[in-house]
This record gives sequence, structure tokens and C-alpha cells, in this order.
Amino acid sequence: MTVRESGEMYLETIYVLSEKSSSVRSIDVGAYMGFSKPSVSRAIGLLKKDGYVTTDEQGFLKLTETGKKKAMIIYERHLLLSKLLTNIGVDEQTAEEDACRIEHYISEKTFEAIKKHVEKYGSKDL
Amino acid sequence: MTVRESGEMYLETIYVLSEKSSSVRSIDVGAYMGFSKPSVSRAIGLLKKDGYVTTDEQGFLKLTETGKKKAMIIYERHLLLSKLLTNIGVDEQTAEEDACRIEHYISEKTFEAIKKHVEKYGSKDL
DNA sequence: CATTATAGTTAGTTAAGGCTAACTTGTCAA
DNA sequence: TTGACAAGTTAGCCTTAACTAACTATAATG
Repeated sequence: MTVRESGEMYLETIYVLSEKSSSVRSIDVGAYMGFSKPSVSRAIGLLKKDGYVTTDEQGFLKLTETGKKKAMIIYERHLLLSKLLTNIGVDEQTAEEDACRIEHYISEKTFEAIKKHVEKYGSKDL
Repeated sequence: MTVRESGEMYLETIYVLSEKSSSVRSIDVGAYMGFSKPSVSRAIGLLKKDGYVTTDEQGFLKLTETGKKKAMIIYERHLLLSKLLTNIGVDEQTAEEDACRIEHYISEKTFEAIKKHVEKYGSKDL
């Protein structure tokens, strides 16, 4: 099963929250994303079924190797996209929001081009 | 009713096909987009209901003023996005495909920034 | 005139991904 | 010990937007 947009967002969120806190629960994910408990429960269930996430007895979420790999890829895309957008003059906030929405639809090729561009121009304002 | 991603794609397609041919039917739209007749029928029905499209007795599609305006906005976004992507080194084909997918999710602000960027750098390769 | 092809519609299905209502389960404080 | 809150699950609903099967209507052809 391939992870769709929604699943990618959940993985990314778990990853980001895990970087900030040692324990991440479904409720935290829901609070962060602004989704209801059942929506999160269902989404996490699917991610567990597909082997991207595990939960311990206390309900703490943990990304599996593949889950973490996937999450990091999305997150890297997110960062690079934000960077590209701020590079061309978009404000932080908007760049953040737009990156979040379009990060799921970029091809590998475009992603590579953005990577090169951002590396080349750093944070120089174009 | 606001037009969603799917509706935007249909409007854009009708617009593009109208530029190339004097008469556009649902079947042409379906062929272009690779969707079945019923899918197109339903989508056009919604666009008609919301006042973006009309059909004459022969079934030829015509964008209303609002429909055309909407379509042109999306199409402009499409062109600019393609341009931005080719500017940073993405090949035409890929730029085209990616633009198509992300054109629906860009904020007005980002769109303006891209516009300025493309105007400033023209087709210079970055 | 009958046949066939083309275009469009209707009805019903499927999948994703939200939602609420209502249940369970565990912890903690009065 | 009981009552309340917090976290998670279950069941079921809604919307978007695709699909197939099967129908209708019209036009073109033998």
C-alpha cells in the first residue's frame, strides 16, 4: 500500500513532534493537525497496518524504519520547498503553508531541481 | 459554491481546448483528461449548475464570463509554474505535469511572488 | 428503412478522508 | 470507592470524485 497525501501528513507530523518531544500520542497528533480523535485513530490504524508506525502499551507512537524514512523524505521536501518559496520572496508563514500542501505532489525530478537550486542560492533573496 | 481541484481542471481543459478548436464537447474533454464519459457528464453538470459553463443544443460547451475568468486564472498559474520549474532546471515535460498537480494549491501570495520572479528572470536558466 | 456508431445520461459502486455520537478503559482526586 | 476526566476506539455518515453497466437519442450508412 502506498501512502497517500493524508498518510504522508500524519507521518510527517509524528516525525516532527518526535523531534520536539520524547513521547508522541495520537491526541498530540490530532491537536497539532487540528483533526478529531477518530480521524487520527483511523489514520494511525492504517499506518500501523501498513507497517509505518507502532504503538506501545501506553499508546505512544513510534515510527518504524520505513515510516521514519518516508517521513524524513516528506519533511526534507517540506523544508526545501519552504526555502525555495522564501527565496523568491514569499513570507515565512505563507511559504510554510503552501509547502505543506504541495509537498505531496512534486515529482522526484522537480524535487532534485529545487534541491540544486536551494543549495546554489542558499538563502539569497532572488 | 467554490470550484474544487477537479472543477478547476475541467474549466482549464475546456479553456485550453477552446483556444485550439472552435467547438468543444464533453467527449473531447474526457478524451483530453483521460476520464470516462459519465465522470465528465457529472462534472460538467456541476459546473453548469454553478454557472461556469453552458451547453447549446448540439452539446457544445461554452464557458460563461465567470467560468472563463476562473479558467484563465488557473491557466495563468499553470504557465507561470511551468516557467518557474523550467527556470530552475526541470525538463518541460515534468514541469508541465507537476504544474498541473500543484497549480490548485498555491496561495495568491506565492503566486504573486512566482509572477515577479518569472518576470524578473524571464527564461534565464538559474 | 434498418443498422450501427457516437454522444450523453442515469444509476449504482468504490475509495479517501474528514466528521459526530457514543462507547471503553484507565487514572486520579474527593 | 466512586465519579470524572482523558485517550482511544467503534460505528456510521458525508463529500469529492473517480468508475462500470446500461440506457437514450441522434446521425450516418448500407
